[in-house]
Amino acid sequence: MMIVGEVPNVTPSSNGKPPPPVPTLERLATYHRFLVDLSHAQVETISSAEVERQTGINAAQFRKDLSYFAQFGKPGVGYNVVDLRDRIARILKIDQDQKLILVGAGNLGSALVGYPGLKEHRFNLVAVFDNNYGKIGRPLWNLEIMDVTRVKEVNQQHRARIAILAVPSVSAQMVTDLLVAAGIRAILNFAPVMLRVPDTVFVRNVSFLQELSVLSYHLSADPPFDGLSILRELDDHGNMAETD
Amino acid sequence: MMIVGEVPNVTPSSNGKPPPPVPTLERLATYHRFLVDLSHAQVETISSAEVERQTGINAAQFRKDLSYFAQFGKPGVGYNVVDLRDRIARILKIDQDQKLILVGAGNLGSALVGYPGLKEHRFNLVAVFDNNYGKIGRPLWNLEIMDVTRVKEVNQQHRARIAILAVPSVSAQMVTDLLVAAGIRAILNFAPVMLRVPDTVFVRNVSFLQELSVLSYHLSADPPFDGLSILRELDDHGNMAETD
DNA sequence: TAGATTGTTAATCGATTAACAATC
DNA sequence: TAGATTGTTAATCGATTAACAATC
Repeated sequence: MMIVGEVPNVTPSSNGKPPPPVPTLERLATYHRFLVDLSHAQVETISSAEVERQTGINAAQFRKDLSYFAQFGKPGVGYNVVDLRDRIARILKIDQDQKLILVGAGNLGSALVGYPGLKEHRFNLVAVFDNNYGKIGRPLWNLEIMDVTRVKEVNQQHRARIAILAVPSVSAQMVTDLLVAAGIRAILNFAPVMLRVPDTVFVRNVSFLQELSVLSYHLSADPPFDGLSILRELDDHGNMAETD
Repeated sequence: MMIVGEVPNVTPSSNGKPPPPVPTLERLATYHRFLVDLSHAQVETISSAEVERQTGINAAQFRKDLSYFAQFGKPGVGYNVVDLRDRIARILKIDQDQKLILVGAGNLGSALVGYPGLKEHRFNLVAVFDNNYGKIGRPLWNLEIMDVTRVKEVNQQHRARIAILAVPSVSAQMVTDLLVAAGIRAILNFAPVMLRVPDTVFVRNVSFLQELSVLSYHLSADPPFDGLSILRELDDHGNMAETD
């Protein structure tokens, strides 16, 4: 029991609530997509149990994830699909246009920003940079590729806060420093290196090759039958356990 | 002390060791890349403490990750860089060519498989599929785009076990079923939907838009101070309740 | 040898899931 | 109202980190 006036040992964030875990934020994006689909299907209300049935995400998990932000549902009824969809969009700030810049106009970068889903989700590419003089001045989609050393200057107009970093590993840190100086606060990093950034800058790493390596490992994850596996199905009273 | 014949309550995998957690496998790919760099720099030996200093990954974490597989280091000395690099490559099966197929020859798919890092890491694209008759028969890189309904037939030659899935969400499950029937055992899924697959098939999801949404959330993760947060720490005996 | 560093066990931390009183 | 389902607390699970005996 906490004594009044005692300092709690769990440091609250400044709004008095613990910050949501990152896995919660990832799932929030999943819920949003799911709710968009439901709303298109004219579904009005959904319960956490039904979310579990349709997405595989545990019902308690779903409720707990939402509880980091507010109370969204009605006991005995469930959640209003359109309302929840829109409130999650507001939490993630995907209810408004978000400006993006791209650094690295190679194969990967060009394709990523050519993905039509971006515009559909209100992510708006406002500038593209590279350090290759062969590319600078050329068009990419409807934009002109600019010299990456000008990113600070150019972003003073746009004030984009999110950057997609699709440059080779060797230049990733150098470019990151330019991005930070240019006021970028969130970086989606496709280079397979750990970026050093100030605490105020948030980085998500996406490594294509890492993903493939993890998949590759699993290709022989089922070892040859050793003749003993039946024993593993016994519980600790020696009885047959549920096999699934 | 375990009694002989007693079944342990932690189910071992068939080789008697617990299977490595997925985060361990992800880090293994990171270690491999790091070790490749070290070996190019002619570094012969490295300690877990030095790994921590250079990558930010906790030294105990590094040692524990490796311990799922074997003993790689020498107490008092550290790890041989080249040896460890090669043994991790063998664990991840990235020491050998791995055949890949791609389904979905759109912007994203084409770019992904055009990424030169793939070949460098011995991932070898052997066939490309789409369901769009406008694309079937056309070339993508050095391959001809084939009808996705022929994937089983075609893969009987190649015997690829890994597929990259870059199709729209609506067709993702249908294509997945074809892939499973074609003997695919690992899928890198770029469609933002949960795929239903048998237990024997391993899926990794990469969602570009989810990553951007998580970044978007963090753009105002530091909320204004409301001057009341300390009050919310009072207990539940009629004293200050949570205000929201 | 003395010092350094591993491999592994135990402690900690944090996230997931179950349980249930509150309530629509 | 009775039944359903939430929001939240407590229990469980699993991953990370610290600690240290073993050992090069």
